[in-house]
Amino acid sequence: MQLIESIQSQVSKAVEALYQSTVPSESVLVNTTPPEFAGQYSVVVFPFVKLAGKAPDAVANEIGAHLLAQVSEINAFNVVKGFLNLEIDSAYWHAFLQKNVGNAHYGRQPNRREKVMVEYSSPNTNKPLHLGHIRNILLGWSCSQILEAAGYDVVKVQVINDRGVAICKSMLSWLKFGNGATPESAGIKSDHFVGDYYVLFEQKSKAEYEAWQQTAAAQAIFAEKHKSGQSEKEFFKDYKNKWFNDHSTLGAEVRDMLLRWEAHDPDTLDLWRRMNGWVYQGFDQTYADLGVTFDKLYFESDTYLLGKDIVEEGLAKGVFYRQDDGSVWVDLTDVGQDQKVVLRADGTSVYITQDLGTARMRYEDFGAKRMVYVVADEQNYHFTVLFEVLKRLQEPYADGLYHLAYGLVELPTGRMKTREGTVVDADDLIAEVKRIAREQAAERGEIDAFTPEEQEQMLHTIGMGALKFFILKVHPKRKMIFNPEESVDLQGQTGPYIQYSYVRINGLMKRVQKEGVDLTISTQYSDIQPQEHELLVALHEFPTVLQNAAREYDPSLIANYCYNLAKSYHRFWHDLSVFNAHSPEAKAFRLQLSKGVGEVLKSGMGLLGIDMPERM
RNA sequence: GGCUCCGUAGCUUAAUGGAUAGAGCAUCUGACUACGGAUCAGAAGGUUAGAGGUUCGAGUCCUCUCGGAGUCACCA
Repeated sequence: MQLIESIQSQVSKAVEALYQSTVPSESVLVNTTPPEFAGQYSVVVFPFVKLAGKAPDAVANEIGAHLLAQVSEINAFNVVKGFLNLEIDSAYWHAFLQKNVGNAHYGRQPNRREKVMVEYSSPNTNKPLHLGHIRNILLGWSCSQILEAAGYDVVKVQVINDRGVAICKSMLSWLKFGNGATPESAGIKSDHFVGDYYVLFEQKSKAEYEAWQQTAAAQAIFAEKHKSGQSEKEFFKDYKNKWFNDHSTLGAEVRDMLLRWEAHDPDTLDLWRRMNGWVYQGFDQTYADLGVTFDKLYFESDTYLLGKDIVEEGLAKGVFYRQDDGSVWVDLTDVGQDQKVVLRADGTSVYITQDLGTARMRYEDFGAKRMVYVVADEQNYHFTVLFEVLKRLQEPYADGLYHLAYGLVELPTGRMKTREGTVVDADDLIAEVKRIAREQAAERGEIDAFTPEEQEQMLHTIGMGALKFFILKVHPKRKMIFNPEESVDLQGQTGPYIQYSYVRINGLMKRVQKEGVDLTISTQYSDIQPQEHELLVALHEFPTVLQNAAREYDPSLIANYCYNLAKSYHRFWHDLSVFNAHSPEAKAFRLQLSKGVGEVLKSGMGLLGIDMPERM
């Protein structure tokens, strides 16, 4: 993108020479020219109009003349309504292709010897992964890839919430109702097996609660405590947690199990390891299907007691204060937040205590001064507080913390709810997109030429391409409406649309190889068509898009870029002949251009975790 | 109620303060005896929730109103 920089710098010099005013070159706005005008890049000259004291068109013409004289790559310019459109010499584009086609690192930044940690996924171990996790996982993976391409050393970590009441519910349920069954004996994927016992627990608990509501004791509580006008049903809905803690037999058993776990009771720990082992086995399968990996796992069972030393430090530094009952607090009212507990009166940790401790531990483990937490936006408040506290504690990494908050995934019918059975299971969804891919490939009759292994591979690539692109094309912050039918569309603005453009290019390249076409004569081709310019400008822009995506932590920028590039390519393909081009030079040029497009598409989609098929 | 985020075509969405708000789906109409039709072209569909303001220029920034979501636990 040195061309853009030299344009900016020359505009700055022109303004200085012509109007005796200083304009920093990086503030000069250079846009791509819309297709209806001649030229590839446009300079916005409105900001200089006042400095010049002339009409916009006059300013544009003066600056244009200066650029034409000073920037050798500029061939011609025109002025439309105060916009200065620049036409770039074909020699520049030939050199650009010559230099970058075939360069696998095109667009990527050199290593900057700086670590970034990206935390994503963070599942609980009591049930299988669902659609919400998929968005989290895809964002986390893609961000990691983007940051790596931007030159960082990325450490991908996962925090596994492997302890607490939830997993105890699954454990207790299995003990009481499982009769020693295993995922193998039941023939169920092992994380689903554990999840089924969690659901069973909730069912049993609900039945117990409903029976209890009929007892004299329950009726007495209702009579005594209900608010005026509150129905029995409403009252008991609100009372559920209290009941579970004070009256439920199952509740008492679960708490008892959690206490035994904390006391390191061997039988309990054995059961816990066994059931978590089943869950991890299932998770591994889902992660493999999604094509993601982690460099380091942190288990909550190892970290849940951390952070108390930091609380002591914070007390000494005056960042925290202790109340009469012994609990420790931080006062954030001066930054518009509340007062928050960081340690209970009995000296035990709360959520944020753990996160303080884990943050420091991870810094000590890897020395990353930047950490990205991929967590749903319902936890915005928690991270605001966490980051503010770490800043006040003057932790060395405090300025590099970023919460990549993404909107919840909702169905057209509303939010997913476990108890209403509307949760979209991750494995089911993956199977479904592959099924649709098979169905559509079969309709075209194109699947028969492949071996079963090739079919499996290809349908996985296409199905996952559709699913991943569908999720990643939306800006992370945006709440996403997930329509299962549209998510498996393979036409239009989709992953397979982009994959198809790659397959077309791949077909060309095979023929190039077979026929031994010489691509080096393309420098004689000077009559570059609009469809070709569109592709050149897009390829030229890739490094900037990548940098922006890394800076914004935003994979959707890459997704939309890839879509636009593929769209331009399909149009190019339709309008112009490649192999039957009117001259050998045009043919060589178009093949080289196609090759470059294919490489950038593969590279860009790779940043989203999407593979490109050779055929489809 | 406080804080945060969001509101763009029937639906899903794009647009570092810059040209006539750009796509896809759905609807309608077309296009291969040429490199793969999972493609391409066209039609129709918009007061960017509303009202003010800043600016040469606002979907974008500021203020207010309306509508929606999240959060405001000694749960994680």
